[in-house]
Amino acid sequence: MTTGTEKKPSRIQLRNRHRILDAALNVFSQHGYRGATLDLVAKEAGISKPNILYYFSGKEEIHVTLLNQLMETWLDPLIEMDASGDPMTELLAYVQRKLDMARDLPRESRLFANEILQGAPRMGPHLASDLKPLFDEKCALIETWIHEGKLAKVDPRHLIFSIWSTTQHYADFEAQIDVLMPKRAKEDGATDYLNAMFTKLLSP
Amino acid sequence: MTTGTEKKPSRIQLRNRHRILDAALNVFSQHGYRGATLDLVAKEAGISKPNILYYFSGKEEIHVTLLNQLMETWLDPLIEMDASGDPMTELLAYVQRKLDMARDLPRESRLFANEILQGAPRMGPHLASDLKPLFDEKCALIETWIHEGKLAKVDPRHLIFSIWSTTQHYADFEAQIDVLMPKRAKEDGATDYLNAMFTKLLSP
DNA sequence: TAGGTTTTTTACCACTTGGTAAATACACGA
DNA sequence: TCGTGTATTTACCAAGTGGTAAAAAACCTA
Repeated sequence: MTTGTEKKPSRIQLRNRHRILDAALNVFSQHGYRGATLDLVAKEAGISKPNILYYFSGKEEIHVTLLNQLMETWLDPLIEMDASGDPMTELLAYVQRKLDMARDLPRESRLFANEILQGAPRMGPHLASDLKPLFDEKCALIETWIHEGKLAKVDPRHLIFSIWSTTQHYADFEAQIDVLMPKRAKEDGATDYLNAMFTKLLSP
Repeated sequence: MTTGTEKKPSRIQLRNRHRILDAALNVFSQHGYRGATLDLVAKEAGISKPNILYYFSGKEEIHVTLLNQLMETWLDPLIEMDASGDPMTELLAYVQRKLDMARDLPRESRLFANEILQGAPRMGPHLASDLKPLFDEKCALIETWIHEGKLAKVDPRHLIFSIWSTTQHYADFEAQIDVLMPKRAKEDGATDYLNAMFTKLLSP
């Protein structure tokens, strides 16, 4: 028995929902939930406000939809960290994936940052139900690697925090970095620096 | 010739301005500029909205006042990093000061994060005029230390970014950390971890 | 191309928001 | 305790906010 209540959406629906979510991502990631307005989303999407409310039941639903989509994308790089691989390689690859995400999906990173900054009012449950188990699992994995002498002794939890913070920083604090650093040095410099940093840190 | 245009503020003025700014810090740091409302500030401060506008000319002025105060506090730890001290000691002490600030002034950290996340619309000039020169000066200092063989070869700019991101993370992403980690392990664990991390990274 | 269906627009509405004017209450030195 | 400047409240407003109802337009298939 499939969940056949909804018929498949038309091409127009697909296109417009996509446009709206893309515009909403811009607005929500820049202003946070409270600071975002449907009028701003409407203008950015090139779709009238009532028309937006034809596709989504309200501001909240748009935000929640974005957050749900984000959660998958967000967990993915950590999920891929494989227990059967070489520990150092796996961890450095994880850092690289996170850094790639900060470069390719800065709006998503800021949307997440905004939500957490505001106390995770809408994503708290998701964090507890989805992220927490994954986090614990990967912490245990790293712990194992350490016990096997494959990695230096570090607290896996703080290790992961430092990976998150250093990589996401390039997306979330881009406005500050742009002031302090010529654009060119940004991209490559970060990769080399973080690679060296975590290699040193994790070498047993 | 002193700037004698303003007479010294009364006790009531001092007290109320302080109350308002404290409440505003709560509200702005949680919701960002657009998401914050004077009504929220008023309720939190226990002062009516028109009365708040008796002390400040408007929402913008309150926010700017907070940002200006913040800038001093924010630059301070970096200013204190002394060229005449031992490089490793100085840098680790800097990390510690930043970590202390994340613990003691999480609202300020979030206010700053919010402003940068939104593209630094109000603090951009401040960053360029105040932070940038200080940043360049300290980068040069670290460069010197490296050339003297006192520190490992790292890009000073990315080093500072990684210090900022790892320390501020504990304030800005507190909501996430609270989900992932029992409160107890948070405080001490971070200090030990970051100390070990930057010691390894910077040892020549 | 006629018909119903989907999509979009127009015209609203109640509530919130930043801000103001003026009247009122308060503090405090002479 | 009186008067004067200070502080606070009351009563507003215009603009912006999330959201709705219903008509109009565009779309699509028979």
